[in-house]
Order: sequence, then C-alpha cells, then structure tokens
Amino acid sequence: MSTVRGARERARIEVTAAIKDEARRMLAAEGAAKLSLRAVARELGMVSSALYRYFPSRDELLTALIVDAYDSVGAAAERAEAAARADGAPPRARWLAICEAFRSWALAHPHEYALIYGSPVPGYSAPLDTVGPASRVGNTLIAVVRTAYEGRGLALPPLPDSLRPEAVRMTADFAEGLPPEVTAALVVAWAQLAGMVSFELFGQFNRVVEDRAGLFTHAAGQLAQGVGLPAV
Amino acid sequence: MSTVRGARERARIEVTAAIKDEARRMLAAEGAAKLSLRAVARELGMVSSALYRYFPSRDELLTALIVDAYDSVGAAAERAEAAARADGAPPRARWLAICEAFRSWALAHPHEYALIYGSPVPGYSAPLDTVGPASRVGNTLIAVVRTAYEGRGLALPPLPDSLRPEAVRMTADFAEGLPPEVTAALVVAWAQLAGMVSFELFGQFNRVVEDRAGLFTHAAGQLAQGVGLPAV
DNA sequence: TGTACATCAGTGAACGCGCGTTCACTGATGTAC
DNA sequence: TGTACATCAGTGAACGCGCGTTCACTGATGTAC
Repeated sequence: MSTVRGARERARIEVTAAIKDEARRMLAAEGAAKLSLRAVARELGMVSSALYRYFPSRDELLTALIVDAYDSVGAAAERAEAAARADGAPPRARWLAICEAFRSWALAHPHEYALIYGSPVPGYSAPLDTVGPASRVGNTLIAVVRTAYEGRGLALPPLPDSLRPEAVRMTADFAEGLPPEVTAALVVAWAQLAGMVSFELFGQFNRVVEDRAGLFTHAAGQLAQGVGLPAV
Repeated sequence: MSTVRGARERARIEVTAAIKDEARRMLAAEGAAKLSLRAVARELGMVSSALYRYFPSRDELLTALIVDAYDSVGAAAERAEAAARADGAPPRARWLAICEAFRSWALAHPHEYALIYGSPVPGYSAPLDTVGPASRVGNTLIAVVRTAYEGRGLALPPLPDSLRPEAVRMTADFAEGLPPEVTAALVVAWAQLAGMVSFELFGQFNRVVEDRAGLFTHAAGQLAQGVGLPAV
C-alpha cells in the first residue's frame, strides 16, 4: 500500500526529480540568476505551466535546489570524515579530509557552491527549511574536534574576555560539550575555510595564486592548528 | 583650454557621473542582477537609448561600477592605514585598522561588496581594467607587513617545502622584498579575512554568530599573528 | 467485474511585464572661415 | 562679429526576446459502489 503506491504517485516522484535534475543542470550551466521555469520546462518537453503541478513558484524550486546543495556538500563532508575515521585516522587527518572534501565538492559544483555560499540571490530569502541542511558541514567539523577534546584535554586557543559570553552562548547553541575557546575558534576557522574556497572559485586568485590545491591544504592545516588539533 | 573645456565636455562628465551614481543606487537597492540600463535611464528622466552615448553596453556600465567599487574599498583601506600610521601605530595596529576598514566598507556597501567579492555575475567576465584597482587592499596589507619586516627581522610563519616554489613566485610577482613564508601567509590571511566578511554579509552567521564585530576583531588579530606581526 | 464519478497531470493560449539594443530624427552647441 | 557647416546629446518608436503566472480545458488514472 505505502510501498507500491499507484502509478500516479510514482510518476509524481519521478517527474519532480527530473525537474530538479534539469534545474540543477541549468544552474551548473548558467548560474542561479538565469534559472527559469520556462527553460526547465522547455528542456523537459513540457509546457511551462505544467511545472506548477510540482512547484508552486520559481522560489520554491530554488529552495529545493538550495536544500539539495546543502545536503550534497554535507554528505560529501560526512563521507570523507567517515572514511578517514574507518582508516583509523587521528582527528587532525579527519579535519583535513573534511576540508579537502569541501573544496573538491565546490570545484565540482561551482554554481551550487555559489548558490549557497555566494552572494544571496536578489529578491529571494531562504526559508527555515534550509537551516538544518546548512549546518551539516559545520556539524561534521564540530564532531571531529569534539572527539579530539573528549579523548584528551588539549591546549586551548586564546579567547579574549570580551568574546567569552558570545563563545559560551554559541557553545550552548550548537557545540555542547566543547570549551568555549574552541567553539569560537571553530566558527572562525569554518568561515576562513570557505573564504579560501570562495576566493579560488570566484576568481580572486586569478593572476595571483597558481598552486591553489597546495595553498589550500597548507591553510587547512593551519586552521586545524587554530582550533587546537595537534600537529601529529 | 584643457581646464575650461566647453559646456559639452563638462556636461558629458557630469552626466556620466550621474549615470554611475544612479546605477550605484540601484545596485545598493536591488543587487547587480536587477541593474538595468532602462531603469537607470527612467530614474534619470532620460530615454534608455540616450545612455548609449555614455556606455556602449550594460556590461561596460557594470565594469565601471566594479572598478569604482574596488577603488572605493581600496581607498578606504589606504585611508585607515594612513591614519593609523599618522598616529604612530605599530604595524599590528595598522593591520587591524585595515581589516576593520574593510569590514566597515563591506557593511556600508553590501551590494558593491557582493559585486566584487561575491559570486561572479553570470555572463559577465571582468576585463583587465579591473586588475589594478582590485589589488589595492591587498597591496596595503603587503605594505604594512613589509615595513614590519624591514624594521626588524621577525619569526617567519611555517611554510611546507612543497609550497616554497609557489611562494617564491608570488613574492616576485607582487610582494618583492618579503620572505616567501610571509607572502604565502599573507595571501591566505587575505582570503580568510574576506571569508569572515562574506559569511557575515551573505547570511551564514544568521542564527549562529551574534557578536560579529567582536568575533571579527578577534579573528583579524589572529590573522596578524599568522603573518608574523608581533602581538605587541 | 463493471460502471459512474472524482482526481489530477499536462495543454495551450493569454496577460502583462521588463529587458538590451538599433535607428532615423531634431535641435542645440561648437568650429572654421 | 557673423554666417555655414559639423558635431553630438537626446528623442521616440520599434524589434525581438524571455520571463512568471493564471486559467479554462482535456483526457488519462484512480476510487467507490
């Protein structure tokens, strides 16, 4: 009954997926601003109004793509971490694995990256559905650092007194169990990690950096240091 | 003769400026994607075709805005550095002044920031005219660090052997006189600085960080450390 | 198992919109003699 | 200083385009009796 729903229901799922796939393809080819319902419908051999059976508006389609992108990069980060953990890698190596996975995903999906980490799409404001998926990469980083700190107490990153209340609040909000010093350092490291990737992807490294992979790996290691993960 | 050119020439300069001002205003209100020649003309009480006397296409207008934005943020960084230097501030304080000026400019001009440091405008590729203005902030950071290193030799940031050739090349290209270790650290720090600002501006800190100014200042200090600027 | 009705995916035409760009033009400003 | 011509800013109409969204419809799939 619930598994073998009628042809109608299965068709609906398939068409919805086909629409998202095609939209993703256009996103990759042209960017979010050029994504149009009409173009997607055209490519699918449907009439544009038919899409309204599946998405009530263009913004809803965009939201679905955003959620999918967050889930995609989140899953990539989680996979990389799990693989490193399965190899018995220490926390620092798992941190680096996540960083590399993040960059690789971004290079492979530049427009999806831009959609979620680039300038907001004008006139579009992300609904709350995106909050959960948006935090998957960050949570993976937090988890790695947490296990490192649970294993053995480590030297804490510096934290100015003026920032301590904020660090305590953030810890309670999404990094329970970590020292506040580490939470603050983590948030900074995460923003800086994305900064490296954004500069590479958005062209700021053109005519400046050539060995981008090398520079990124180096920076990711420094960031690991910054959150207190031991060098060896 | 060259100073008191005819009314025609003066008018041309004024109208060109008015067009750019209005375009900047629309950029601030709606973002780059919504910037249209027709809307600018409408707002200026002209007919849209008249703009073609001043800019041969929409892309040329965009380029002018991009160059202006780079110049604007570059000038802000240079002013902040000069003011700190005039106060006799040491290199670290001048570095921090630049960082704060960068963030302040970004918060005051979010769409201009997005235009130059956010996702590239689809279908638009920046011409070479933008290269010079684009490097003003970076050059200001380089200059501060250079004076610190010329003053007294300081502890060098770590640099893996595999990255040394690239660091040497970058040094020769745009940071002559610095140790390669510092050049590499500088490029990383610059990308990470922008990463902090982008996360704040593009909404990644929503529901995560509240004391954004505090976190940024802390991070900017850490970055100063990272390029070898002494804590005191 | 067969029939009557309800559901719903997809159609096709239309609405109203805004866009970049071209083109022949008019009329004011500037230049040469 | 005055006149004839050249330059050029701005006009207004038009071209061709693509967009999101609505709406009345047809016809196939599903459901109840």
